[in-house]
Amino acid sequence: MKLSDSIENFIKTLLAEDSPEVELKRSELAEYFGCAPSQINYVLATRFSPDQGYITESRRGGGGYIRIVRVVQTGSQRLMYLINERIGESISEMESARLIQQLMEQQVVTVREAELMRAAISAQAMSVPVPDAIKNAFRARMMKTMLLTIARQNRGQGGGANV
Amino acid sequence: MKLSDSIENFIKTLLAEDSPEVELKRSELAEYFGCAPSQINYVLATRFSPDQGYITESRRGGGGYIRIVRVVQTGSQRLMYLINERIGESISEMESARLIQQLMEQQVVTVREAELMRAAISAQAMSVPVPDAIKNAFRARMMKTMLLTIARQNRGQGGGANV
DNA sequence: CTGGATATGGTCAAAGATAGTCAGAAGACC
DNA sequence: GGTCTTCTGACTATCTTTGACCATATCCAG
Repeated sequence: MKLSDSIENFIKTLLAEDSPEVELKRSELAEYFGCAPSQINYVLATRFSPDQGYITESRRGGGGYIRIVRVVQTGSQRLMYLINERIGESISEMESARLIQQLMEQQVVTVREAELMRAAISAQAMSVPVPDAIKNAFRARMMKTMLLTIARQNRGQGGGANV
Repeated sequence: MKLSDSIENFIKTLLAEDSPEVELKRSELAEYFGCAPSQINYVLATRFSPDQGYITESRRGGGGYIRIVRVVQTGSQRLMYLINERIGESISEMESARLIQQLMEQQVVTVREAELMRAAISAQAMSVPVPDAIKNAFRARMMKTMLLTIARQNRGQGGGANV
């Protein structure tokens, strides 16, 4: 089997047994698989992206780590639809706002949370001199990451949202 | 491997038990943790700065000491300070995360709101090929816009958080 | 008093420890 | 052979730890 697949499986096994999240050291994992450390980043980018329902965080320096959080269980159609189809690689402010409005109406997010999301992707927040195309790419990624975060929170508390 | 975290926890435990303030000796603490005394300054600078809601005082010479005090501030004061003075034109992910963490600890925002903001300014959300300097400019504007939204919400309803 | 000795804490730059990025090499698959 | 995926290595960015040198109190001998 290919290296990337092995690493992917290894991490997914950890995620299955332990909890919905694992923390590991890039350098150790790379050594374990006898590959370049950057290989790990490749695996994270291609197998554990938001599009696939994962959130990753990391820290450099002494005591650094990589944390991977699984958010969707295979089958959360609605969330994946939003993330992959509705949002995709690029989304405008208007379109984002409509989506956020819907989430609020469906009580997936509170009014305050909706306002916060709107603020984050607003033109005002993004009034930095870069092309609109780039801004829309930013919006898309931000929306996806925020959605996954909400979904992650909902899980576990049974807190009234059906993403 | 994470000496700084240990020292941070140690001090926070003291702060939790005793009072909103502790006094300690830099040299003793350093000896206790078997590290260089200047390590303590690093911890103070990165974990007990005004950003995190602490102020520190100290005195040199015989009978010298370091005192750490947890600051109490209303939510709106804090928000205004962050928006008008602290954030500025550019801010890193880690700095932002610390500010958000503090707002959560002071219950100015809920856990979900904090996670949402963290998600919005995370490296993953901003993994678009533009220079870091631009990303940090984005972060600053996004943070200010989001915090302003929170401030507005608080003013309107006085609800949910510590205004 | 006064000035040096002693006792602390502060600063900063450099070294150490991790992780990230990206261009191009190497493979795999039509 | 062409193209897409995988893999690597050199370079970069970020976080931590230390050590040499600096600053400021307190104490004490004279």
